[in-house]
Amino acid sequence: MATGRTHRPATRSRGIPEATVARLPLYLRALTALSERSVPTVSSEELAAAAGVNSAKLRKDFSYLGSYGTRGVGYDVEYLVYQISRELGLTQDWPVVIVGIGNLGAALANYGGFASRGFRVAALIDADPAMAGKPVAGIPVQHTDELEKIIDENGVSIGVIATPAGAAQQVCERLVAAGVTSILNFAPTVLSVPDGVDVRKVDLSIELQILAFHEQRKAGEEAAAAEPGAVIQTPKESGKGPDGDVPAVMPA
Amino acid sequence: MATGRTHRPATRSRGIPEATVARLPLYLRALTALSERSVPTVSSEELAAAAGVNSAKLRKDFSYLGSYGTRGVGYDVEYLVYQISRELGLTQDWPVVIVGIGNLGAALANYGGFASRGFRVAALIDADPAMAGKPVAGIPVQHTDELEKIIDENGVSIGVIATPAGAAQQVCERLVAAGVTSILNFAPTVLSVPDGVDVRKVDLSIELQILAFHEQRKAGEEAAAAEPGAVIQTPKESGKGPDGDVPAVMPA
DNA sequence: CAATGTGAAGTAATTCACAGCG
DNA sequence: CGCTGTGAATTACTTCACATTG
Repeated sequence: MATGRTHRPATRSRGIPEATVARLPLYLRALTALSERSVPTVSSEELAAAAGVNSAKLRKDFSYLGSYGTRGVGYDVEYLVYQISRELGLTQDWPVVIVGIGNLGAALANYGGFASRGFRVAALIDADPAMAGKPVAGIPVQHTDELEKIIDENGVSIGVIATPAGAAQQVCERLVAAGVTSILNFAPTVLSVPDGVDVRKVDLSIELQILAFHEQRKAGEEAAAAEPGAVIQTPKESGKGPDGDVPAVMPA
Repeated sequence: MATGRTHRPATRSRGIPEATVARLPLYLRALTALSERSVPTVSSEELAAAAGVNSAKLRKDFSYLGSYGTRGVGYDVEYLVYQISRELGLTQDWPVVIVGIGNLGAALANYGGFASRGFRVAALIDADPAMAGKPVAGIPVQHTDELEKIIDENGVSIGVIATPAGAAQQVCERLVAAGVTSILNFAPTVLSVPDGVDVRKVDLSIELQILAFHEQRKAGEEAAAAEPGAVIQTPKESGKGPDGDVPAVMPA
């Protein structure tokens, strides 16, 4: 684990808050839609509504990028699209590799949103020799043996891991050793990476669990509201899980 | 949009911070792994490392759930698994429906992590009549016409939207009208829902854009470090995007 | 005068650091 | 004596509210 400094070591740089960075793609998407409808300008109010945030937050976010609006008028759509794209580094194209071409990997390969915004699938990689050569989304799958060569020859710095959990850390290490410095991880594992490598994770199961938490709470509140002091009844379809495990352990 | 109060209306309830809730599934996963290896207890330090957070944060998180540890010893793995599962509402099973059985929907249907933790795929729904009856992951796809009936009969309160962006809002409205109160949205759109309905979104393209931002920054820093005052060179594979669009617009 | 841009105020999340307990 | 549990300090993020400006 080394001595601290796991995150952004306050690198002087024009520090745009992480929360703001995470919203820029949202604004960009809304702006792109407006642009396609040839809308020339938007107010912070309108754009915020389209992006699903409130307008003060949006204006504050934009203030970190610079003063790109016009008081009394709003923002020029095209201009803002360009500025945000540039800020996000989307004016260049980023070759990415997808490792693990199972159901999910194939879905990702076929996902249109990839190409549309500055990303290009440079290669599909899978450990199964039987997959090698088979085209997925028009791209022939290559064997894991080629991983380092592919990364190097294509100058890939972003990798997507869609392998089973058990293979993820190893794949991650090979990607990093080969020069990848940003990883999008779909495998349900915590990846450990050296400093300087960014990892973002997408985990279906975690999202569902978070929803379940809120769902349960809603059910509890309902019950509580209906009959104060009532036992909390599990919502709809109550039946317990398959392995009806009970605490059993109870520390002194 | 109504008048304010869009989020958690401070419902008295033992308020667990949202950030903590989002980490509970992570702890649970790490604990489950320990449990499978028959590890009886863990310290906050060890568990935190396994979950990829720091130990102070973990202890603070657990403190919202109660005092489940033993000073000088650590946490009882089994007991903690149970407590977190209960807190997340995973001791019951949640029937979910997946709407939109394209590449992604099929990948989700096949995803094992579903069943393992309290979720059960109650139905797969698609608008394409040609899909109807075809089994995906062993479950026959049903037509959208059946949506309301399926939700109702199975007591579904969680829906997963994996349709194209254009269909998402409409599907969402039907789900909500039929009684769904939690939605996991994979379509790249902002869904608008009435109060009391939770939406979480997963957007591949947004994650990649966030990575691109950091990636670009790294490249800039490298260049700056190497030669102070140098023009920032785009990293590897510089070539501009296909449509070499330039600002063009520049507000007075 | 409408709508941006932003200090200041408010709220949430993280981290520190150590008292207290087993 | 080691490790939890937690107040206090810190840092990050959001929201308010309004002076400023095209």
